[in-house]
Amino acid sequence: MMATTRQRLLDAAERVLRTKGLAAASTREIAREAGCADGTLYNHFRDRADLFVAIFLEKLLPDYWEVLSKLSYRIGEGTVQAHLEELAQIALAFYYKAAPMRAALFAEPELLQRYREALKSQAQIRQQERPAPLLAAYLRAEQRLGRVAVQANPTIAAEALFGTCASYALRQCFLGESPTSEADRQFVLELVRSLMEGLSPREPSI
Amino acid sequence: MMATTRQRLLDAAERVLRTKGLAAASTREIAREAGCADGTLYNHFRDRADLFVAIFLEKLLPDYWEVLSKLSYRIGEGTVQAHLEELAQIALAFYYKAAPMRAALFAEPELLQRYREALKSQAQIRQQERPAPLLAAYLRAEQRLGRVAVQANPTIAAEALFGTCASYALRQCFLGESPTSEADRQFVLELVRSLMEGLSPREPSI
Amino acid sequence: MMATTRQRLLDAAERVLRTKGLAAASTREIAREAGCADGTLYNHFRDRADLFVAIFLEKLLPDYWEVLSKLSYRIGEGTVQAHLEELAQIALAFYYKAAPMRAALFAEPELLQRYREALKSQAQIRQQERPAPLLAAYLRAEQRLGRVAVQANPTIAAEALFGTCASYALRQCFLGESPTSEADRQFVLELVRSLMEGLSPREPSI
Amino acid sequence: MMATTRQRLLDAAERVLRTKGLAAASTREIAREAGCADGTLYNHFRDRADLFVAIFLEKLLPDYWEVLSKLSYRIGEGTVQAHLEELAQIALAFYYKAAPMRAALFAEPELLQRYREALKSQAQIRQQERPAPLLAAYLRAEQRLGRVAVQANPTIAAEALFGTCASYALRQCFLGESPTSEADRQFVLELVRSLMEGLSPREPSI
DNA sequence: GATGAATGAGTATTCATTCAT
DNA sequence: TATGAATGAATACTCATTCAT
Repeated sequence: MMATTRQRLLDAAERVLRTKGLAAASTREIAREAGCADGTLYNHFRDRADLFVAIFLEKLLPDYWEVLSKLSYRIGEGTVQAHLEELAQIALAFYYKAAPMRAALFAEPELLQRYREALKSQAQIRQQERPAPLLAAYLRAEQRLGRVAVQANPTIAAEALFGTCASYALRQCFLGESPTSEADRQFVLELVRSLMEGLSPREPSI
Repeated sequence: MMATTRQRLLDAAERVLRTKGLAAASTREIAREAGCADGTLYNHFRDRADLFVAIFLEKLLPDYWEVLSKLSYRIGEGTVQAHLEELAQIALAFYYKAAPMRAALFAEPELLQRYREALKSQAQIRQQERPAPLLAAYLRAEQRLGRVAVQANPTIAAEALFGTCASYALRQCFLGESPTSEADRQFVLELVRSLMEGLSPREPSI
Repeated sequence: MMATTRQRLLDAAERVLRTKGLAAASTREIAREAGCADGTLYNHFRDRADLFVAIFLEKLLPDYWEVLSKLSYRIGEGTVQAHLEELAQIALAFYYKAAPMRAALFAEPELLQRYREALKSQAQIRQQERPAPLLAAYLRAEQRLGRVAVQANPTIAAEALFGTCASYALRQCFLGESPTSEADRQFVLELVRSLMEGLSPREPSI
Repeated sequence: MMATTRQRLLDAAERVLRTKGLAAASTREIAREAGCADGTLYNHFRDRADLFVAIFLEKLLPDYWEVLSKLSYRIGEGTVQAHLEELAQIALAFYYKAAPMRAALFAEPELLQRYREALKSQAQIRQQERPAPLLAAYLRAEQRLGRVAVQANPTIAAEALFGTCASYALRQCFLGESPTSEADRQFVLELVRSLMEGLSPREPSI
């Protein structure tokens, strides 16, 4: 079952990107990793930037998007906390993979711009929402059902959930730590619990 | 008042890094921006990586560190919420400046490694703590004073505060948005409020 | 009849090497001399060292090796002296061309190492012998036929023949003298005669 | 007993030259090895070439010259063979040290030229003879005393003695072999014996 | 579609040398 | 004398991309 050349290039590029970094992910290096000639890349992608954008749009994001889009089916079911835990778990795994690569894009503003534009047009085509707004919408729905505190700010809560996971994953990558399922799982559980609970001391209820 | 050549190089490098990105921050470009010859850079820095590490260690982090280190003097004073708001404000401003540059380091693993090592040795020399542990320590102290809920998790709360700010700033930069004091200020206030409050609905206290 | 790019590079490199010296034989200079772009060199050679090694292995040594390898066919034919004269002549011509280039390699130990290794692997592949051992083997064969004195040391004689020619050529190059066929021819004849005769005074045979 | 700065530079330069090669013997590297500032070199030598020429003229050659100049005192004393053996021994030791450095000069024609000119003017100033002519003169004197065969060619014999030693030493250096006193001593003895004896079979003296 | 040679601008870094201190 | 910052040209090599096959 021979993979298509285009797919081999995408896979090779992601591998190089992950292991050697964006700066070392030259078209030649990628071609070598994919086992094809230098020029072949240009039969499948407009240029180097196009290839990297495709990695995100075709390899990294789809799975993540799919999970996120199912959130709306859960409204009113199970417990909010359980849903957040599951979601945070998935988000963390995604960020471990994707965050360092996305961060690297900041090294090449032109690439970043191309990625931004690609995301924007994808959003239009597939009516794709970014993760935080999707989660915020879910939380608002639960809020209407009385399963989330009325004084809570769903937008910020969603931002905090994803933001904390993303930063945590990026820092772990920076420190060279690989994901350790147990510690990471604990982190996620504690994070969700904290978001549910808050810091303010409760007045004793009589 | 002529700045020292070394300082001119540091300033120029930061400017190039911020405006054109790491990949375009070549030694030549930096030298040109600093108004000195190509080779001069190497009279003041061991190599390109050394220069970038110096930008973080000498230009970006010191101010931030100083603010953070003063946290311990605030224990028991004012309100916890007010301190968190002030801190988040400062952190956000810092991340707007520093996060895109730090993110870009992921494009060059060797550079990232050098930065990691430099941070580590600085930590030993100056007994520098990373931001989150510092904040967590403060929260634990307040917890002991009963000004933070006993069931709260200071470590996670600190992680969430900084993580959310960092991710928010990085996304704003990604979207090409420049810091808008009012919207950002609102974000920070809401974030702190959310962290204080939590999502769980409160039982009516009769 | 267009020469291949690789060959043009080899020729150009040898020309530059001979006329301007190893230190001035930069990749750029060679590319310019070959009439191709800077980068083209790297489509045909792994690096600069690889190119120089190729000059010796593909341009300079093969002809010389071929002559040397035919020595064994001469055993017992003609006179030993005539064979040595012919060989010394050829060796001298070779050294005029190759000795200054080989000497220059001592300026760059890494290059020297690469050349040494290349020679070694060639020796295995082509069962190539170095000149002196080849000549020594021939002399030993002639010795067995009684055409070389039994008390002679073929190894040393071979060493002396080539060594003297090599040193002579190198000194001539050092002095800026170009090969002058007549003087050099005389030198070779006298050298061979001397090696045949020896310095010790002969007892009068009566 | 502090060495003069000039001497420290000479020593450092020779060390660098021997261990890292001419190409790596930059003025900066030498200054670092000598433990002085970059610019100091230019207080003692006109330029880089001047320093290298001085190494030969002041450090390497004087001892060797002194030995050679004493040859004339030996005329008629001891045996010719013993004198040649001693001389070859000394020459070989000298070439082990000096030959790779001299060879390297061929990499930089300008340097070679400067060395050539320096040698020439030294020859005038100190009436210095090159080794081979000195030895040839000695041999001619012995020839007149009947201690060297009349049909011998002193010029060529001298050339062969030094040339063979020089080539042998250079090849050993090329192969990365360090001087092994015993093998080298054997080589020298055999070389002298061979030069005395010759290759031609002797007619049985009845 | 696939190839891989050719391009020439671009990279980080080193160089010998100067000169004000 | 000694210093070491400044110079700017030079170094080997890599780059994304093109295009004839």
